[in-house]
Amino acid sequence: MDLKPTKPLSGFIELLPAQQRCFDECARRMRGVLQIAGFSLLDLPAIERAEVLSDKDNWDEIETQMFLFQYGDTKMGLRYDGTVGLSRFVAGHLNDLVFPFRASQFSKRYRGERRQRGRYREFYQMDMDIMGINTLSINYDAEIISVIQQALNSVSEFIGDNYVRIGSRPFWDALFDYLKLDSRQRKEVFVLIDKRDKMGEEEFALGLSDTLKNKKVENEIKSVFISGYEKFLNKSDKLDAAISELTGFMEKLKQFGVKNAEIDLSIARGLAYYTGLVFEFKLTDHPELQTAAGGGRYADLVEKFSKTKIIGVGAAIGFSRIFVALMESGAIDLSRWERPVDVAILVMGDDNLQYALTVESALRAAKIPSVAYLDTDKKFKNQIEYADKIMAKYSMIIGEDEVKNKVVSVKDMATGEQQTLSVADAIKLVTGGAKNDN
RNA sequence: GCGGAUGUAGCUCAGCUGGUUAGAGCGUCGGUUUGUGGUACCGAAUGUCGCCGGUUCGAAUCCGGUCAUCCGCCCCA
Repeated sequence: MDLKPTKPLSGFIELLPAQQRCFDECARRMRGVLQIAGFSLLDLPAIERAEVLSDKDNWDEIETQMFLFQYGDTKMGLRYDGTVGLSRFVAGHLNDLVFPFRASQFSKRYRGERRQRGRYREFYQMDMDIMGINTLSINYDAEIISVIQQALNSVSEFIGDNYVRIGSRPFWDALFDYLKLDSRQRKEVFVLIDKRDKMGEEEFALGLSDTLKNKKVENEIKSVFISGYEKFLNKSDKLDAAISELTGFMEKLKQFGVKNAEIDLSIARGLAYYTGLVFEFKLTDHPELQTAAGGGRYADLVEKFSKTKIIGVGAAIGFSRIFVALMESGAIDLSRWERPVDVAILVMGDDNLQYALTVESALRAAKIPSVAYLDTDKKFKNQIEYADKIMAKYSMIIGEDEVKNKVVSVKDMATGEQQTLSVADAIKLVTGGAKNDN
């Protein structure tokens, strides 16, 4: 009989136990940051109606980007980000929620795209969004950035330091107005700006001239990246407004305690739904990784679900992406996550099982991760080998003598020292040892 | 969808220009006297050499196709 494959599908992530423990610890810390900051942690459906996920009605086209399927007459798909589902949720629960509404999701996302380095078809992202009705102060944009930085900092021992760069959609809109670009040109130029990092100066210039065919306009756009935004002051009211919003925002970020922030107008965030300021986080120690987190303000996303004007600012941390990349490169030290339990209980024969289980219960009641080796008929050698392999700090040996005297033989697996103790003293030894270890 | 590379034991791979029972290391399991591991030694199991076809007396090895994987592009939160 042919055996079935053991490898997961391409683009799907499987973590080994130690990796998973480390991942879970990171997730716990980041969720903790969000919860303390007053964000409701939501767990929305992974499957949405196709019409919720996409406005495009060209099934073939969107199928290459999403996992789609049909059940009866209902076309549906797996969520590829968290914000679309959240918009639907908020629009559907306007009466139940308090605004500004603060929500966070740490959940799996799905993309149908082809495998590529650092791209997965199933991955975790942590989203955080703040949504307001009719208005939403730009203070919230600053807060979102601050909270992301806190979340990233909470796992800095694994991912290192971070910095953030701020871009502005309104700046480009105003500049395009000023330069009198038509809508096709705006779109194409914007794509070029977004890809500028990847393509390099020459190709960027070429692309601009292809689209614009106007040296003067091309040079104006290029000059943004050379001499910055200042030269566009006093050119139009819209430009002035966009620039002062941006510079004012940098002051706000300081008030919110954000570190390592700077303006970078090449931050465009693709053609996504953003309408205001946008931002991207990168990891200082890992420049090879692409964006660690990104987001911005969106004004129109909820429009398709509700006539109530809802404005949001949100961001996502692509945590699977950075975690897996850092793990594979060896940047994350997993050695301290290899140990599933602190204590292995070795049981010399089924006759001693009852007592062994009471010891196990006592350990667990004392919050000491512990596990009994239940193949009680296995030789001692096999049992202690198991204790060694799971890297238990201590083995507690339970045989006839221990049962008779109501004690346990505790072996320190690192030093090999062994002593006979009451269960209470054994627990004291283990908990004391744990303190020294960390 | 396009281009490049790769597909041999659970894993990482070696098998040169085709030659007869397909290898190593790691891992797994067992053993080196039956309550003491991490080292050492001995031993065992596991492969239709991705799949299909062709060339040949003979193919893991050459050729074609196909599938899969990886890298890049396209696309893109």
